[in-house]
Amino acid sequence: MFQLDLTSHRSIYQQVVDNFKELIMTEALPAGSRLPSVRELSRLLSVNPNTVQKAYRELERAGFVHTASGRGTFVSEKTKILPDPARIETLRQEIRSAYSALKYSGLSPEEAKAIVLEIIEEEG
Amino acid sequence: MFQLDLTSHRSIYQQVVDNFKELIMTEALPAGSRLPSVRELSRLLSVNPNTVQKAYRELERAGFVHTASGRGTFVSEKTKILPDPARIETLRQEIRSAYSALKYSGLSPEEAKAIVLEIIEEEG
Amino acid sequence: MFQLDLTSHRSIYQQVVDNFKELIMTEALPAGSRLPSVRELSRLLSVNPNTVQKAYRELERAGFVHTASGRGTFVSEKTKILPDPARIETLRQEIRSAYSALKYSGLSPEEAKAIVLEIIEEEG
Amino acid sequence: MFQLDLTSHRSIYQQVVDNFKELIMTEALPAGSRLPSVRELSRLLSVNPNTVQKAYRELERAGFVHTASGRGTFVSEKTKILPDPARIETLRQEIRSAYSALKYSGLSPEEAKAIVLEIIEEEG
DNA sequence: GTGGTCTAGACCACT
DNA sequence: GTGGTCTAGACCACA
Repeated sequence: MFQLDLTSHRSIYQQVVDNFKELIMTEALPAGSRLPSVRELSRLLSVNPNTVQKAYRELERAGFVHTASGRGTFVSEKTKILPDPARIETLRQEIRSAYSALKYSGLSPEEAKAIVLEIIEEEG
Repeated sequence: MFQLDLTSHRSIYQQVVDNFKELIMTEALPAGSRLPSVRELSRLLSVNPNTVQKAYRELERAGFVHTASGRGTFVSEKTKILPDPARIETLRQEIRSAYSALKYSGLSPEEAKAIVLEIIEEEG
Repeated sequence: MFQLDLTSHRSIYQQVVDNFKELIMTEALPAGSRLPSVRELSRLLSVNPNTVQKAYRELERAGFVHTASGRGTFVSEKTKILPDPARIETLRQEIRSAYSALKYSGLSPEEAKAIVLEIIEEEG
Repeated sequence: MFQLDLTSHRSIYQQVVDNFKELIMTEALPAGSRLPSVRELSRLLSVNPNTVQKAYRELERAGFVHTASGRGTFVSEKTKILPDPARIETLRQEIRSAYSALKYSGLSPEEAKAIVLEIIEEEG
């Protein structure tokens, strides 16, 4: 499915969340398709089922999937997501803050800009 | 001196570090000038002295300042400042993550891009 | 602080969430005030710290509180909450569905209405 | 017959139960009429036969239908239908919880009330 | 001290 | 089988 980087400082459940977001946004996992069960994925990744469940719960909160006890976890239709101004403002500030920190981490302003533009390119 | 955002999930010591980096890079604090003492700053910001201490250690480690026992902490010459790859990678991932979230907050990819580009414009 | 109903079918963490929502909405816990620490509350209620933390996480997600590692969990300003149309539509359908079920659970339509109106009265 | 919402967190068997209760109370299914067989309905709804079976058992327990082995499941006379206090309490709490959430979605109390009253109007 | 993450393993309702 | 909840207890970074 995907690989975890156990040496990373990013938490395991966050890596699982991000990997699935990527798979869903690229439609490698199309709407309606079923994610591996909590137990199945926990075996595949050799992590605790609770960790996988935490990731799935976060994905549901973010509107990427919906879960049904006894049936499984499924990719949601994209159409359900509507803009939430408060959430967007929070994200805007996070980016602004990180970008500001980047510019003053020993990089030239041009290098800082380049990093952000690169992210935009990659992510599309 | 500067403001902390106590509601942010960025740690306080990291905010202190980033603020000083910015002040030093912009030469608002020129080379050779003295930083507030740990006690003084901890009072000003209403945070634990340990937190300020940790920030100063990090600034010294990164080459922004040097401390002289009993006299204080001083801004180093610019030449010593080198980028910290780990810190930059962390910031890159924060931006990537927030940008990704932005695209899945109901915004079109174009709107998401526009928000980021706007930030770059404002911040310079 | 408040009592749990261990005989209830509502999960413990959900009860904790609802109790705090009530305390915050009535301003018994004003904006900026600190919630008990995870460990403290878990001792008070005789439940596992993880259960309390799950509740606190949910409260943060809903915008009622903000947490800061090493400092605590604090009641957020109300002003941060903006309407999210998708969320509201979901809730509207939940109520519609439950109300419909109520009307066909052996109650007269008048009794069903009375129950809902009573909830509105209680909750204000 | 009726539609299921597979993305809902309400369990499937409960949705089947509620739909039949509605059909029976409104006499869309008059007393004496025959419900689809378990197999037939499970095919129609694309759900597990066990799930339909459980719903039918619940309907019988609540007095809405009676089963005659080998012949099928039939709608009972209305007089047998009694309210189920536990089910009603569950629904009451669902409504209370959703209503409470509504008030903390950025709506004014008046707007929240208006939404609920509108549902009551529509549903009668 | 604080919250955050994780493991190990249990029990439950639902499919 | 599925997801959901909970306990017990560990380790971490941060204040």
